[in-house]
Amino acid sequence: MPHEGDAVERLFAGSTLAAARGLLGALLHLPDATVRVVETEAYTDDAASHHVTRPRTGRLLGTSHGLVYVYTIYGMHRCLNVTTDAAGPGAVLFRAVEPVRGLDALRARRPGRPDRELANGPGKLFVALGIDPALHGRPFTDAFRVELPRTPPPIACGPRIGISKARELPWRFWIDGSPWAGRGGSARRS
DNA sequence: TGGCCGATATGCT
DNA sequence: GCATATCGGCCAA
Repeated sequence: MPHEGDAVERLFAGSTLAAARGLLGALLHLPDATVRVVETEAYTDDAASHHVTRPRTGRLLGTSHGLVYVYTIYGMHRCLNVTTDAAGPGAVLFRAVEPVRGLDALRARRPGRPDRELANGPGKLFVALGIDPALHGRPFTDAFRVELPRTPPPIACGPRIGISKARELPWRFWIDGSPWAGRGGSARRS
């Protein structure tokens, strides 16, 4: 029987689209909390990808898979990604997670917020999980223990958020009906 | 629910 | 120097 780590390694090494979908429902275990991934986005060599728009910092997308990729946006927010695809440039952005364990720790890092808004956005998630930006470039599985779902959740998809190029690609994925996803889960079904 | 705007890293000219 | 960005919080209506 194969180790869990093998499946995670295969997921990161394979296609970015498969990884973005395959990570939905996965548990990320942190020292003081556990969360379920409910919303992701895929970036490859499309016009919106940092591999194209940020050739220097985004170089990591093309030279690695399975590494933590952290970038700063709007000068003040940070976002968590994992690089993917051993055969080409790719990364998956974590957009929203659902608290499973350690709710108090998450609340403490985002005081005054309703539970639903603790981690329903990439910048919020980064703060709520207390991620150290120094993890950038380190193996993702060193930073978090990843537990893939036994059975895949129902998945919906749509355009990615906050980009101006390549909007036609439906490369945002979320667990259909999850109240923990951002503008994409419950709000977006119309 | 919608819209406005802060505050700044990054890359390009 | 300038434009833009994988956003979040606050406010009015």
